[in-house]
Amino acid sequence: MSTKEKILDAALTLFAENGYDGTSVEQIANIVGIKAPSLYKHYKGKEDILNALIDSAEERYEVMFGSEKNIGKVPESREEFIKVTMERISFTMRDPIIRKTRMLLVQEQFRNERISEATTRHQLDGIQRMFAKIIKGMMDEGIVVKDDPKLLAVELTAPAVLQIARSDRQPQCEKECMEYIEKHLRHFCKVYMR
Amino acid sequence: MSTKEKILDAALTLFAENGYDGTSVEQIANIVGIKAPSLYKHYKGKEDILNALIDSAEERYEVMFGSEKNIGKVPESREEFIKVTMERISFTMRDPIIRKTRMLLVQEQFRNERISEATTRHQLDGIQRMFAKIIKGMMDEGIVVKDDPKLLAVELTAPAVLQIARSDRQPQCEKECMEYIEKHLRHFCKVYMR
DNA sequence: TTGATAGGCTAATTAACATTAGCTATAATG
DNA sequence: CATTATAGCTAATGTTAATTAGCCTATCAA
Repeated sequence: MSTKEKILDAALTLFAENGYDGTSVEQIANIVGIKAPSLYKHYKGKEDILNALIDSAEERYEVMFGSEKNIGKVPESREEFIKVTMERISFTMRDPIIRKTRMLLVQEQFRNERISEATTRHQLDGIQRMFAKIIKGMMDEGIVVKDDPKLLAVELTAPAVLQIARSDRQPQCEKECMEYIEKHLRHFCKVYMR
Repeated sequence: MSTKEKILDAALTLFAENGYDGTSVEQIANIVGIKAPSLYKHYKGKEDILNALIDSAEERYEVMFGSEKNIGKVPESREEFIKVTMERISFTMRDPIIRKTRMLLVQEQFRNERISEATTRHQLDGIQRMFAKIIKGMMDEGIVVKDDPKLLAVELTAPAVLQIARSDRQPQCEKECMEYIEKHLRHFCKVYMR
């Protein structure tokens, strides 16, 4: 990993944990193993690091939600749907980079318009667009009742998003959150799947 | 309004807008119309102001969700339920103090355990407990299908909570968010109400 | 070989910020 | 009326943070 990448990595961790204003350039440099002024050989300043982090979050978002590839094959049964969805959610919840990015966005969402919009994209639009496609696929297969796929995607994802946010701030409740999500998911299946 | 209250008021506004670390004691004092050092006649320090704000948020929470009074009478029809629920949500979304408190909590949720817990209470538990009671009431009246009221409360509130969060960070989308919530609410009624 | 570039360092600069010390006037209290 | 508490002020202090200047060395291309 290049120094430039190491800086981003360290900054993401610290910003997620202590917020942008709660993190000093020196702390970032410490983790990287250089002195603070050396950091300016790689980035113009602290704000520049934040921008680069948002850039990379946006790129990752594009890779995750931009293409059709990441949907995988349409689940054929209730149990399969529950299984793959729980895996997807569990991954999103636990993957360190995704988790830290979420924590960064949620804390800095009021800092500027770019971050506001990115937060909405990550927290609402992306997930919903993705699940709308999966649900649409299952509708076409006749295993989900006919309805607006986007609307059902919201019904499906909103409770999960809130529980993920909860487990970000209270990691000791992670298990409880997952159980909660599964309960909700089973309810969703009962209501909307044949 | 006493100076002590004015300080809390100003601090809430600034913390909501710029975060705790993004706000200086001097800025707070400026709004109040005193000099920064005078502020220490009322609070021991900046952190003390934050704690007082959380105290008052918790008190308000207790008043809103602690008693049975605020549920009002059980709605008797779909349209009435939609109307009173939209009013409730619209109020929660627009009331300046509630809105700023939400913004404060969401930004500072990782600062300490107390704020983490308060955030979960405000964003999840309180709203859900309240709506669980309303839904339970409507179940007893036979206008909502028999099911776990707490679970239905989540299905009902989660999408609304996310849209409210969105309108906090993108106030220009407020109208869109409200329309979205109403759409969801009508869907909810279609699925769960006779 | 030379010379430039990249990437590290130390030292210095500048600004902001939280907080304390100590003074003063007004208002409340005995 | 005397005094004591309240709540404001200015000035000062100590700390921390971001950033800049300028130096040094290793690498690599001409």
